Amino acid sequence: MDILTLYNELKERYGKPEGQWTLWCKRPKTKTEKEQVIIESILTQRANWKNVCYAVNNLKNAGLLSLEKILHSDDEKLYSLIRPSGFYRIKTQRLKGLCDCIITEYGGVAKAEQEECGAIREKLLSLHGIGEETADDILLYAFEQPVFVIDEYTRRLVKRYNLSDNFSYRHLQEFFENSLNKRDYALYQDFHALIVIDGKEYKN
DNA sequence: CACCAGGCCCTAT
DNA sequence: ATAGGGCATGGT
Repeated sequence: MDILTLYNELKERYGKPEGQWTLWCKRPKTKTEKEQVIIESILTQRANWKNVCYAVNNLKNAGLLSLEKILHSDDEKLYSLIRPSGFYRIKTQRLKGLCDCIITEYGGVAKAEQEECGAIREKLLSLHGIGEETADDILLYAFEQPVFVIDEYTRRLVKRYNLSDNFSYRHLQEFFENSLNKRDYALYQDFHALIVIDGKEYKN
């Protein structure tokens, strides 16, 4: 099964990714939208998307859906707002660490996204609570870099179609990137979204 | 009521 | 190297 053919079949079946994906797959994004995606990339870790929406709406209603605002908010305040997304204490620390990195070290999203992709990735991975999937979510959906995101749904899809017998993150990422146009970040965004949508659907 | 959701880190083998 | 437990909530 050719990877591009697989993409086209998913695209044929599900069309343009909607719901939670309309923002993540929107192109181009404003600064505010990019910041929301970054915040959501942490909140969505091991969480149901509906719960993430509650947390995001709480932040929005409190006027804190911004990296700068979060960085300067009290922990207790953030605890109460993001509680619905689960793991709220640890996620508050992760969010603040990430905001601190982007605001303090890079001087904001606009500056950060101009850095060399591999260098930012290493930087993100060095932060506590940011692993490969979250780092790549940020690179692909907020910084619009052509980095293919691998997650549990991607692994299940690979297994289902017998595309590979090596399930390490690095191997699968290279596998997808080498099978697709390396400049086409828009394709990467839509493809990952479709894999997740299909994964939820497929799971009888 | 039990099990699950787009992770990640730490610890003990 | 790798399995297992902790982090916590709301949905189904």
